Amino acid sequence: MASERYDHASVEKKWQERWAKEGIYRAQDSGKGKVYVLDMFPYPSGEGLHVGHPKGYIATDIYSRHMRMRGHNVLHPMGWDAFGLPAENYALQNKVHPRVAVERNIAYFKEQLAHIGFDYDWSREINTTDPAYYKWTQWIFLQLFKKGLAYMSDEPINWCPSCMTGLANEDLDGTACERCGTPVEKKKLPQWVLKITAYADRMLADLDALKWPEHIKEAQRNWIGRSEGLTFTSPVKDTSLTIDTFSAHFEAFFADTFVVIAPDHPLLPTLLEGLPNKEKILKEAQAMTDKRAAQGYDQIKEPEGIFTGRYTVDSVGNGELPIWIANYALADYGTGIVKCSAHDERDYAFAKKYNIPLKEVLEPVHVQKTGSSTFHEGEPFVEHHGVIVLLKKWDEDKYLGLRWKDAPDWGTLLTGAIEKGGGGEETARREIEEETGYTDIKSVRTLGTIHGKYYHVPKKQNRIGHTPVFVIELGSDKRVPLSQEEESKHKLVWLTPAELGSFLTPATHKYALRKLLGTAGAWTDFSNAILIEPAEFAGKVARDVREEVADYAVKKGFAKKTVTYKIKDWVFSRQRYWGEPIPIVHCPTDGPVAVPEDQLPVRLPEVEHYEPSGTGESPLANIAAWVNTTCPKCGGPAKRETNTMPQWAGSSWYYLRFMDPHNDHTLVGKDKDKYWAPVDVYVGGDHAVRHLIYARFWHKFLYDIGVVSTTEPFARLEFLGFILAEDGRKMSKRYGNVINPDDVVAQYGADAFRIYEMFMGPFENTVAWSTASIQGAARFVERIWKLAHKPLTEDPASAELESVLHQTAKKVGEDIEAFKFNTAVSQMMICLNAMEKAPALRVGQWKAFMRLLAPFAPHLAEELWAYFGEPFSIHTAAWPQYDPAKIVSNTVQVAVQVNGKTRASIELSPTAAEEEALSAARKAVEKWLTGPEKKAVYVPGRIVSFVI
RNA sequence: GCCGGGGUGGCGGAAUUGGUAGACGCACGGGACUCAAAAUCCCGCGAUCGCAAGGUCAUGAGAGUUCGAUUCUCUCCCCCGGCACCA
Repeated sequence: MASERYDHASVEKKWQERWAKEGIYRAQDSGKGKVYVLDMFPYPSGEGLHVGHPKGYIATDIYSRHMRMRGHNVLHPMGWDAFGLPAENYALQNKVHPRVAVERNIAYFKEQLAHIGFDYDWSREINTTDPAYYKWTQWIFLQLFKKGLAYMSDEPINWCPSCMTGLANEDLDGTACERCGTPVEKKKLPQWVLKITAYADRMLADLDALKWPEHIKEAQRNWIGRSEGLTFTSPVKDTSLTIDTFSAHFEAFFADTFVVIAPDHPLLPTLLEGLPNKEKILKEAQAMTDKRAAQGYDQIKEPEGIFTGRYTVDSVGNGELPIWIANYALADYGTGIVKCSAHDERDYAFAKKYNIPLKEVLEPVHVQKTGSSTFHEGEPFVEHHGVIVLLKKWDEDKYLGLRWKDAPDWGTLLTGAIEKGGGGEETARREIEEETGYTDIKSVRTLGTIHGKYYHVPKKQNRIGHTPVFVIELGSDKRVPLSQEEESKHKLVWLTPAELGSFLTPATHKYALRKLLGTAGAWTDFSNAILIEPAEFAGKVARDVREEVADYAVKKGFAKKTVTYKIKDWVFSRQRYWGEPIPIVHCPTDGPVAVPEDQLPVRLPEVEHYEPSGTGESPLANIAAWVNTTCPKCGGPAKRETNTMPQWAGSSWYYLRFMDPHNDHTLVGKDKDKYWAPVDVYVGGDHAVRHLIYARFWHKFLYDIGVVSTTEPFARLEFLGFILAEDGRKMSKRYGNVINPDDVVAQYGADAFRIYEMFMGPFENTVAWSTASIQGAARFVERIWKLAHKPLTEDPASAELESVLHQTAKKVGEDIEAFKFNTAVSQMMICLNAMEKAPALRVGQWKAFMRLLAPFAPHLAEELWAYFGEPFSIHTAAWPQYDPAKIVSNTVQVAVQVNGKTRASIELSPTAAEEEALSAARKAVEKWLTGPEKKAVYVPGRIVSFVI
């Protein structure tokens, strides 16, 4: 055994066989301290594993081994997610039956996994394509059907012409099929749809308590896309119809001047009924829909519209509003019809293009964010009333600017404070005469009121200014002389609007100019806007009175409070062969009828051709013997549902089956669920939305019907970063840059491979594979092997080495629990360095180190454990306890700073008294203490800081 | 555009949550062993000035708080991820 080098191949084989034979990783269904550790189970593709796949499995392996050593009853299972398109496509390409292909692929995957030395409990292995498994997938579908949560729909669905199947919204990448990149089409097909929207609120609310990465929770919140608002109902003039419009920015509803409807809205033909040009409009609307589908919603830049000829009588009292068809309106969001106003960018642009009149009910509040007048955060605001004057020169398109003499970079318009009881126009006229001397006023008009938040430098206060804007034109240069004081304050300059644009400093003045030029656009910032209608809320910030406005609208009978979601019900039918048959029979008299539960599973029949038909019919439709059946209700002739379930069905509940994989009576026994649920740690990448949202949906449903006892399936989720190929690209057969773990294990050994993958960087980071860097892990393994064969001692331990070991025991344990494997490995390397350098190494210290190493390098640790005469197996041995007292050493290096700069380092006891520390520190930095000492800070064990 | 996460040597990355920035590893340079190479071991390794002792500058940029900032606050720039004419 005491060979020179570590012969990893034979050591690994030996222990892998022994572990399997003795079944040391088998989970018991009872006992204290259960821990359920789960990987996202793989899709057994024909290409086998590359080195990126096992990263998550190594992490759960280390975590579960560590928990087992801490005395927990650990469940760490593995299985296969083998239904779905990739398996079917692979089978089609290689001219084998998908079942055969899947079996072959699983065997290869399993062999590859075995080489890495995982602690899976293979007695619980499951496979989603096994009839004994999919029986329960079908059973769940039947329960959904019985509760009305699985229903048939005729709504057009996303159809991928390349994959020849319908897809759910979640299966899209923008407007293309996520799998093959082909743009999807809208296709009308009768579909099974699952009512995931019924669970949207609960899925949203329960996210908060989950120990999941923030970006995944956020992705789910975005996907659910909950939006609260009001729905207004108004009659359509000259018809018996009413329309509903949804608005989330309803505070400004008195500004609504027109209505838009989506070009593909189902109500459109009815709406146009009786109009002479109905057909023409419908044709144009269809063209708009087609154009939008061709280029994708996100490519629409230019608003386009068609007037329908209809008007709605606004329930709020805004009069008769014209109804337009607009290319930016979406039929499947909200009600598909929107009331529009000047306070929305798209609506504004649309109205401008088609000369639809607009009305404003929000006055902008400009917040000064640059320069010396930037408002001071947290300080109160003082109300200030004034005027802004755009003074137009006689005979010329130039306006008056003021350049301030005591602030040369400060350019403004003419302004003035409104004195008590004074009016705006009166103030404006007075200011013109006082500040400029001009007296010949030809005309006065107003551009409305604007508001500003800024810091008033002379008075040293935050202000919120309320200022009507006047445009005043002079008739001539008639002037009275200015006072000395006014003359000295600022210089008058006449500027063209373009010049004024760069001349003006305050945000409010710039906006006044844009108002004058008509380039101000829509004001859409409701948090910085003063409402002027309804009168009850005049003068209030729109966002601040949102709830009150909603209550007001409801009370007045204008609207109902409603909630809409971006998430759509889950399109659940696939027109492909390789999936779970949907357990439904279609009867001409009874409609869709559930297959009785005792007839489950509905087995996937053998077919000669399982190629997709492309007609929207599943390949199963051609098997008359299978399709034709009798109705379970009336006994008459009926046909089986021929669509299959999507790939995501089997994976939406598999974690439950691992708890009780062989149960024939129920999908999971109540006692088993009670004991094992929930999954304590779930590890995987990708699938931020789809799998994780589908599984949460099904789980909540199963909770509601009493099958499971928890409301969430995965208490904690650790998201892994991928491993890229050495060239920085994705690892793919296409690029020829795939690295097979078998080769790595053969060359460096499984343990070096495992350690390297964990040491590459933080678990959640995506890092490129480096053949050079794996050498470091291999050297680490070799050095441990070497040190094990050096003489050990029974002598008393050196305090220093003892401290490092206890630190290592603490850090490795804590880091494993926190999924910080990279720093755990680093600490073991520090420990090995210390052991190599130590004058003597005790047997007990070495054995403790072996146990810390065991989760990372299970083969090496097991071999050396046996070498030191310990009983099989190290993986069931107890995790080393650390002694906090031993971690603290007698002396520490304390830095000494003078005026914030580190000047020396002194050795002190971590508990040294302040006086002692200060005098030692003073001595060490004597030459820097060149002035009287103003202050001295002492943080025991860390730092001494002097200020002179 | 909105939201989430980031920006530290040649590279992957540490930093006890405000206390000596660069742990650990890779790469690189020098040395030992060797006939030689590999492997192994020892030393060095942010920039800059200096023979050295030592100094100065450095965690995307700029400000602020503090005795002290990679860490906290604000503004800006850049990268990654999610959502997106979503009313």
